[in-house]
Amino acid sequence: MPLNLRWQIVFFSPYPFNMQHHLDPVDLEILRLLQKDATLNNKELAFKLNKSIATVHERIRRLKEQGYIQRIVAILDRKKINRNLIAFSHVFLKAHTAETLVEFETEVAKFSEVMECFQMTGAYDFILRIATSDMDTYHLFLRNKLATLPNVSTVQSFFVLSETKSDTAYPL
Amino acid sequence: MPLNLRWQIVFFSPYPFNMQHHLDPVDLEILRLLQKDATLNNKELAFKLNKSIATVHERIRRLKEQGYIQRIVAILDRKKINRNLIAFSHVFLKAHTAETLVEFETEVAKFSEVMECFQMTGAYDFILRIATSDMDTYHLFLRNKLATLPNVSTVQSFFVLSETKSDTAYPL
DNA sequence: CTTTATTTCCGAAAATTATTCAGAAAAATA
DNA sequence: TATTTTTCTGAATAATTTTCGGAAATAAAG
Repeated sequence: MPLNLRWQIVFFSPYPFNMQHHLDPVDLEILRLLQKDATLNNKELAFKLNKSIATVHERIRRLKEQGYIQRIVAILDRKKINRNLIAFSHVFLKAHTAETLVEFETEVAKFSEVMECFQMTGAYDFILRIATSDMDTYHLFLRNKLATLPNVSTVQSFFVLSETKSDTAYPL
Repeated sequence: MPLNLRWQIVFFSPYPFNMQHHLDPVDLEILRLLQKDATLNNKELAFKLNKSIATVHERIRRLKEQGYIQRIVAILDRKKINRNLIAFSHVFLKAHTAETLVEFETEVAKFSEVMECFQMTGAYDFILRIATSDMDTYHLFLRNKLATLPNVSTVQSFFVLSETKSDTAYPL
């Protein structure tokens, strides 16, 4: 039986698979500015950067394409939409098999009260950031949702008294 | 001595001082969508909402003016900008006078590694979310910055192994 | 060091979108 | 029902985004 030889179209990237693209000072300044205020338009950015509008446009396109900018979002005032209570919930599981962990992560992510979920090193397994309207609502969430998940052993709840600093922008 | 009677221009707001403005289903849907993707333009929103472009425009203007939308920002991929390590640091203070608390809050907010700082109920005084490139950098931050603040008694550090859910959008 | 190729940058045209506005429709109030 | 107030709309205008050909700058090759 003969070897089945044929042509094949193959894409050779000029870059290593996980290459970090190089960010020059212009890119960094764009990221800095857009992290603070993404309503700045190309004209304003061009002025601040001493570049042309077309250049700014192309830079931003690339920063999005390459994944530096994940998304542009509106940040709401949580108190105006009735999320007055923020809790950090430390969760301890009964078991730590891969299966247990994945199941917990999958289920907890479905709860709308859960804004963030991190698996942690150290004293507890997961830390959750929970946003609810008030303590009663948190209580219901804890009893009827979080505590009912299989393999949840203990939950310790800590509540935010005041928000001193809250920043989505990384310094660059 | 006669009473000094004069006319005075006074603004009577038709609303109580801290009134929560009413959000109708259109407002809520706009907020829902913009929390996920603020690059949606008025035309696209108008189509999704079955409203005119001008209506959408006016709604968004009001939502910003009334403070529901605090700001529009770019969310970056932290790993691409070399923030591979996220730590939650529980901080215990030696004293709890108003002065001590304010001083800590003020100073800690100045550190670029500190993304968030919350004063908490319960077992510890503050929880910080720290973003650094790696463990060495965190270590330096802890030794040279956080631990040197006056009145810091103890810091317990917990590190993120994996980020299961991370959402800036509140369900509405 | 010069030539050639590659990348980045720019201005101007074209396409698209934001903003304004006067009046229509709808809703609330009297 | 009449009147006022609010919301909504389409169309005009202003502003912005996007595209594109070629210039400038940079890197690579001869």
